[in-house]
Amino acid sequence: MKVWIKQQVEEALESLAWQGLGADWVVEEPKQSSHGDYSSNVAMVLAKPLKKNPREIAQALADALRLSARFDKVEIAGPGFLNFFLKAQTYQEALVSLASQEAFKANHVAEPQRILIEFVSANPTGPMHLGHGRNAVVGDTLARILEALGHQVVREFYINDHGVQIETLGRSGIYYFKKIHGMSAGEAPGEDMYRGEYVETLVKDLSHEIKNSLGDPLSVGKTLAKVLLERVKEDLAKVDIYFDHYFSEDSLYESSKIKQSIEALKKSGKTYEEEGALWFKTTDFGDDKDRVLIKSDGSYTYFTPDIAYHQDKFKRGFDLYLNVMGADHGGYVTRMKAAVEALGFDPQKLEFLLMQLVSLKRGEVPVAMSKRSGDYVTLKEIVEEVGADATRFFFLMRSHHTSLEFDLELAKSQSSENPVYYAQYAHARLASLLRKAAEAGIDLSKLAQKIDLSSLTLPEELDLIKLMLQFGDRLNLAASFREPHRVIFYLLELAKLFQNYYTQGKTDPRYRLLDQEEEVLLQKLFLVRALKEVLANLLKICGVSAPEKM
RNA sequence: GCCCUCGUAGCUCAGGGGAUAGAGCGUCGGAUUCCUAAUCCGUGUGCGCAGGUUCGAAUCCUGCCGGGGGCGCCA
Repeated sequence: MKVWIKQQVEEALESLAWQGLGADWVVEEPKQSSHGDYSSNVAMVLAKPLKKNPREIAQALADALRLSARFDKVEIAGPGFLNFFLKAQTYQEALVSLASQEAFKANHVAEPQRILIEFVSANPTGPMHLGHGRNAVVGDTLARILEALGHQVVREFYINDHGVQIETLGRSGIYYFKKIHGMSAGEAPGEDMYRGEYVETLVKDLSHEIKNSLGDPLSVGKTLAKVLLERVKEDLAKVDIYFDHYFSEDSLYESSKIKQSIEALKKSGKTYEEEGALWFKTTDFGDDKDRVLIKSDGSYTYFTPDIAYHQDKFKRGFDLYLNVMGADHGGYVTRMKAAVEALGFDPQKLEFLLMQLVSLKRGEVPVAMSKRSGDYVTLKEIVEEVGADATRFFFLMRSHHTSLEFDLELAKSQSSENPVYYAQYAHARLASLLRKAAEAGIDLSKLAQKIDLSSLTLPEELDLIKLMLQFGDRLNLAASFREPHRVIFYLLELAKLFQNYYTQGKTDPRYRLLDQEEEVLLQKLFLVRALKEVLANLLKICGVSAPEKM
């Protein structure tokens, strides 16, 4: 609709020979209904290049536009806003065409991109905690949004299965093995080991597999890590997250890709040796200080295999690379972009989403968590307590730029205070209406046809249609800002508008959806079905179920 | 000290150049003998501070204040 109005304005500009002024004007939905269904700032923006009073410009445009049969009126207001008031019929027709678009496939972008999104990438040294959960859900939902817009998305998980942390895991395992089997295990594990019950129980489960390699921490570590990774996958599956590709850090060593990328960096002239180490001159790319690639003891820093990994990514030729990671890794952004650029790729294609922290509370009571002591709440526990739907929904309720307080009490509560239930209930109610109608003998297949909707004239009905028409815009916005929470807010707006509309049926017969003459009934049901479709789509994109009944 | 992020109603948060800044919760008051009450309506002296850009700023720029994160030859 916005696009159509913009076209109309452009035609009007042409008819006045004012086209091609290039200025950046928009058509938008005003906050206030008295300012029209849509409005444009075109006259104000063009005032400067045309050297005319904005209200004069607006007047001329309005005169040219009033001819269209779809407008009820076009007004000039304030400093020169052009306010468009559409006829109800315009909305009725828009709803028919929206509903006929097979679940809104027409919103696909004109130029689909191939996008690689890397997220979670949790070390396979322990269970996933809350922070991983947020990362996983936001990353996956962003992927779903991009897919809904027609992009081709690959979800990738980078496994840190090589470094010291695997050896540390092995040492921790060996300690617990000895402890369990009454051997002298040495001192209690300190900060340089993985602790917590999960290690001990894991070792118990795997005693048989590791008992012959107690002298080889790395080997033990790999055995444990393999199982831990499987558990990570299981946890992710519980919130409906699946990766297309797991990329092993270890494979970079085996294929000597790390050496190759170091050679490529050397060639770029951005490296130098100092104090027995090889440095990468990231300060040439805006970093605070240069970074070490090869330590003086000959081993790599964690950064070096990551460079090789990103070189591999870029060689695979995607249009965009998204990396979702914790905000505590923010320092990594500049140096990774530097590496990509030095390797001859476009660093603008590499984007980072930095996730802020998650904390946990139960009503008003904060739940203490200390990662250091291994005493933290896992994603699995959360899902078991509040369910997959609430888990996903709650992780999506806040912009990832801000820290998130996850309220277990609220997530569990089956009331309208809980936004998950609120959104799902709206969908269930719509489903119930269709079910009731079918039970009453209404032939719902008639809704598949294009029908006349001239009875849908209540303001709330037109508002609902107007909001539904924003579907594509809202998704595009969420995608281009990389902000999945926008989908949740849109979903809640729609749910609220519907609940309001529905409840009015209790006092006003015009708002009854089922007690109507057959012809009107079908029109109301057409709206019901279309809205249900929209809500189901949005819930799907969030990875939350859309129940038919609650 | 430097870098990133956030600061909006009592609380939790939307809003990323437009007109009178919104929602949920909380408070207080009300509706519905109903197509599921897992519902709805009413109730609000708020954009951290100071400059700047603009016809127009919560939004963009600069500085300051305050919270969080980061500044290893750790990952």
